[in-house]
Amino acid sequence: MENRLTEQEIVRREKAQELAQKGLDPFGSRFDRTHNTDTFKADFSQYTKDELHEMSQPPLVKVAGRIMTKRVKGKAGFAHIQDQYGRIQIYVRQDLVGDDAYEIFDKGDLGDIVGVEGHPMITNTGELSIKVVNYTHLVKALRPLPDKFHGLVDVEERYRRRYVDLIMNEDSKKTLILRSKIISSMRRYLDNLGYLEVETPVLHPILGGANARPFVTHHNTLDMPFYLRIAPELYLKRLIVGGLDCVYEIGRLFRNEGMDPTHNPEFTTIELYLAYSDLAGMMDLCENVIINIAEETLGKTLIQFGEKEINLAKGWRRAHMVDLIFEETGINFFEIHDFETAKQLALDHHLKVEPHLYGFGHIVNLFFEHYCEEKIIQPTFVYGHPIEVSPLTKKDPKDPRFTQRFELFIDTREYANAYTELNDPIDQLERFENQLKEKALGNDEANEMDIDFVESLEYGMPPTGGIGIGIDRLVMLLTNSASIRDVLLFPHMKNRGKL
RNA sequence: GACCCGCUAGCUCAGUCGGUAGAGCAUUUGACUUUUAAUCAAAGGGUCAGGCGUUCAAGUCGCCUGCGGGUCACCA
Repeated sequence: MENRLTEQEIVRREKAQELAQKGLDPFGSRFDRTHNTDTFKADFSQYTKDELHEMSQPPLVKVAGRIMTKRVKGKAGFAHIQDQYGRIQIYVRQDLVGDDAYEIFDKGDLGDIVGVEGHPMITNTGELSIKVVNYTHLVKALRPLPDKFHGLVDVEERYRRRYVDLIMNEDSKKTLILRSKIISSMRRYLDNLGYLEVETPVLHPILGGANARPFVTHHNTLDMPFYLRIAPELYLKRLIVGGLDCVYEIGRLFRNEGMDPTHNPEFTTIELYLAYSDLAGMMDLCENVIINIAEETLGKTLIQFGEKEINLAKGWRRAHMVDLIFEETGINFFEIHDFETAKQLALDHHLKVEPHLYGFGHIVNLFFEHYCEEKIIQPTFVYGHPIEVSPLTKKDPKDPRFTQRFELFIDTREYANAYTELNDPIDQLERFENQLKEKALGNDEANEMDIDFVESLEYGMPPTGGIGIGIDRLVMLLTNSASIRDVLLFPHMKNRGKL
């Protein structure tokens, strides 16, 4: 049933039994610390070696952590113990801790968790350390840690055993802690502006709010199928109808689609709605919130991302999709008004026109995706999406072929998607009907009809601006991570075959 | 889904032209009371991802399978 134990695992199990025979719990209990490695350094790094040495009543501290290095030299030894904040060196002398405790230290393994009580000191080589007077074994590690110098390198192992990755690799820990700080910074910023954080259902009876293939599940008592949500949009807008004028939700979305360095089947977004605002309001908000996060968590807005330098400083470019296409191809879609002409242009440019691309706007979108996306490096709000690809967006009153929508692009990738929300229930009903038409033509990602949502709009939804921001990608950008898996604590992996 | 790359000791990696499987860290034993990738001496540890084939002989060559990484396609 179990894999055969390695020599090292057998030795460690034996050591655990030896501890038990001495009356010590190999997997011990509570240890009340006075300091962590960070507060210890903060409290004592101001002193010199001599000042610490000559204190008549030196402070007594208690710190706990995992043994990461160990250098025993006969009747004394050094080790580094590690907690969430870092490492601290401990100095253990037989004459200070006693023979029994010293033997336990001597037989301790890398990976074991210990608690120490002692005095701050500085070694001859100048390292702030703890001179231990009480040494407490807390937890035996039955498996050895990876190479103390190289850490855990194997990418697959780092994702599958994230706990080992977190123990061994400072960079992974930093990235994942920064993720937490980014999200709390975003939340704090919006809360200070008076936004209300809400939670809407993850189980959706109707597919809507985005175009994506869903996960399908089933509820036993109700005996009905549910989708895991692909977007919270339609629920949040019902809240706007209900009079909650500024709301946001940070949460997980699920899309049953391909996986690659920027796509995970479950991912985190924020969606936000502000009554009486519009597209321009969302641009300002988006720019401000991201800049604020960068300043709060990184202390700068000029950041390195892979080979490129990204400037997040205020004043992001705002460009109409049609203008960007003109820049790249010389084609002015403002002057083209019929589908056949547009389609012919696409065919002339060797673009593949799928059967469900039946409208002028589909062709515009096709040109943008093919010619423009990959050219955008610095933060750019691309606005004016065609109506055909924006089923929930208000039309541009000046040119109803386009909508009041923008996407934020940075380094060729989409980071945010925002609308002046469609609040005309009659128009919304037509859009849903068009989506049904697409579904019939083979687009299995088209929205389903949500009559209750249409009815909610019939009660009147204020003019509203809404935005969604992909948080995983934002974290990737701010942590200079190449893969979404580096910013997820536990990325999904295929089950391993039998070992 | 297609193509490319990877998988050798607990970890990090070598392994030549196909000819008895190697190192460092870790482990065990011994020495060592300010070391820090501690040092020194000795020892143990392997289903070379799994399978099939070619061959006198396969970690090495070929094919299949699994898992991972990357690129492309699909997909917002």
